[in-house]
Amino acid sequence: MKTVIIIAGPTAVGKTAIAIDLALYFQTAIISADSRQCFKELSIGVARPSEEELQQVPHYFIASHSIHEEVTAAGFETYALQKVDELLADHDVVVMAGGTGLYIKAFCEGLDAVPDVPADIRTGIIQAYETHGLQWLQQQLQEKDPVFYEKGEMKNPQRMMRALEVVETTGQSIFDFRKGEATIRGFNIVKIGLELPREELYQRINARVDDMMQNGLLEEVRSLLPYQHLNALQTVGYAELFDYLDHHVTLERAIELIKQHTRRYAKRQMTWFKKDKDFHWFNPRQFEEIKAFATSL
RNA sequence: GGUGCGGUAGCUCAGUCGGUAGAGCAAAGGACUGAAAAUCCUUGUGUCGGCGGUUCGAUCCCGCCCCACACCA
Repeated sequence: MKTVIIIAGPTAVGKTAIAIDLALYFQTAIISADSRQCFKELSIGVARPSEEELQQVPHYFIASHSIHEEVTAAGFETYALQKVDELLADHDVVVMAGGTGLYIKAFCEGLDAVPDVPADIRTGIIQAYETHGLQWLQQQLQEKDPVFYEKGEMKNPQRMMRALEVVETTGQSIFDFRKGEATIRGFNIVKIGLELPREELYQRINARVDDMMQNGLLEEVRSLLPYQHLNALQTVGYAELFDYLDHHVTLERAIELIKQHTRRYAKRQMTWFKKDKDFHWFNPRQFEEIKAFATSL
């Protein structure tokens, strides 16, 4: 049976190298599952694989979109399923690699279908929230979506705005759309997690941030300054340097913050992936073991 | 060598008129269905420098020692 091998794990753990080795071994392609590397405008700060790496194996969802497009988990699901379909037509195995847990989940299990929300409803809600604050969202939801008001995260503006836009367009609570059951895919999915001791991972993160600065991250960020409000640029490594360029913090402090925020991001990724009991965990140095494991399936 | 000031959480420090201690930051744990590198929730981790003394009881008072800083020689 056809198989998709997923390589996941925290940032800087070494997913890229393992995914390429595995793809070369199986003579196949890689679909990235990374919500930031898909943007062609972002390179250094998101640790996009190098040109040499990209030439070794065909990659998809890397530098494939623009920061001016709307990229979402649902969009990724559609994109990745279609690519996997194409690739599995003449390969037995496809490798998926990335650190965006929600995207991987959307790919493996599917998202429940919710009608599209008209753009003006969305922007209206965002604007109202920006002027009236969290209280306004709480009041709106209490009035329009009592289910969410009871069960939802009532201090989380992003979730609340999503809930509100859904009731406003459909008249139904976002919870009404939750089926709570995973879609069965027509292929096998094997989940491989990469992990390193916390201390070692943090050292790698710190060192990688220094490397990014050496490689010109500041110039990359400076060129994106006009677009700093875009969702795609609410990203570790960019947001902190925008703050520096806007004279809110010193460069030294900004770099410190990038390291800290990357460490926290890695921790959140570990929390997400560890919860998924389907993962088989390896140290990224154990390539032979990983290969043997992947072959045995 | 002398004098002064200090040594409390990973860091910066507060505090206990003697009843084994708490803030900020760092950190840790968790949640997650169209912004997810986003967003949100929870949590104080400690031989209070060491050894003695006084005391029912010392992180706090006393003595000695060690360490750091400042000044004087």
